Amino acid sequence: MVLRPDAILIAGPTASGKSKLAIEEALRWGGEIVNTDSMQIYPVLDVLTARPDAEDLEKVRHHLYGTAALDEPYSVARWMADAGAIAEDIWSRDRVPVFVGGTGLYFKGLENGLAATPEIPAEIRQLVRADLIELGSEELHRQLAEIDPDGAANLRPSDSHRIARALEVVRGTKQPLSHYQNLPHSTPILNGKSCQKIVLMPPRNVLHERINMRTEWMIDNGAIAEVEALLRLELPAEATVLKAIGVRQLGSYLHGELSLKQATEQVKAATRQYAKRQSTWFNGQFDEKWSFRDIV
RNA sequence: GCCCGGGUAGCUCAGGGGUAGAGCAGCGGAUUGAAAAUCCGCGUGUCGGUGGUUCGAUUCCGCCCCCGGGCA
Repeated sequence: MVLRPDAILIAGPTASGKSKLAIEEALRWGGEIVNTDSMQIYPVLDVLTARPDAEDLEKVRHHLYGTAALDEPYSVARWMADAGAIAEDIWSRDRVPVFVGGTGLYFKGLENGLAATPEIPAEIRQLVRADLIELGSEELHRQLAEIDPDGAANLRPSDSHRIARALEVVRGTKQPLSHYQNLPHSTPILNGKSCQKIVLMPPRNVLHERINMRTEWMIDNGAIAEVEALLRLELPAEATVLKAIGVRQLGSYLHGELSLKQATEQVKAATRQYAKRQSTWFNGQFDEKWSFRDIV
């Protein structure tokens, strides 16, 4: 007799078959699916981000798919707030949240909580990012070294995103980022809960084949129109949704800079590279409580 | 059949008498509020085949095979 877990976590690289397993587990335990993916949180790119289709949505209740605003900065912190509230609601109805997705950082927040860093004023964030574009990461690294030498020493001058983050924290709070990271974390959503944790890790060659086929399928089933619609919105350049794999490549196709064949191959390659980074995260960051499955 | 051009890494190609290199792909790694982001590391090779010249041939020469293009 297997006891019902309080929560189920399903991770894995893109195209590893997570969604299918999630629906099976949700149906088995009376569960509801909670998106744990940083791109499926946005609307518009339903096909390109491999969101669950209408058939899936009918079988099981899904949360946090396509719910974020396209032009508002989303983040791990916001996801944790959203996912935490949804999990509480699911538990209050005596059901089981099934967290499914490919964003390692979100799983990390889910399991371990997050450093209690104060909210950084939007103006400071914007300024730092504008500086990054104008001055480059090496100059920001120099600026960081003056006010947060330890933080700068731990970052390469080329690591633009982390430098920007470290700078905005020390400018916005007068404390280095490490100060907050050394403080106790927020209470994890899953604190004290029994969890079943599964990582799907198909062999790399199988995964690549699935990625290639799925990319073709996406392009034959509306991905181009989605990108066209997204670009027509003329979002600010820093909007995160524009970073979704396929937007840049299919945008180049739409602008006549790439043939469809070239764009398709580039989307496939970018997706394979992403799957590799995800695999590295799961292999390196997940502990022994996760059950790795190499067969789907 | 003849005449050119070409056969070098998975792909596109550079090189050149002392066993080879670039981009892309690929492989490995990091990851604390943009994370599908950002960053770091690694050439993985019968240089088409076979004879010859040479101390030494992927490089020069002969023959053969294959792929383009041209002339018939």
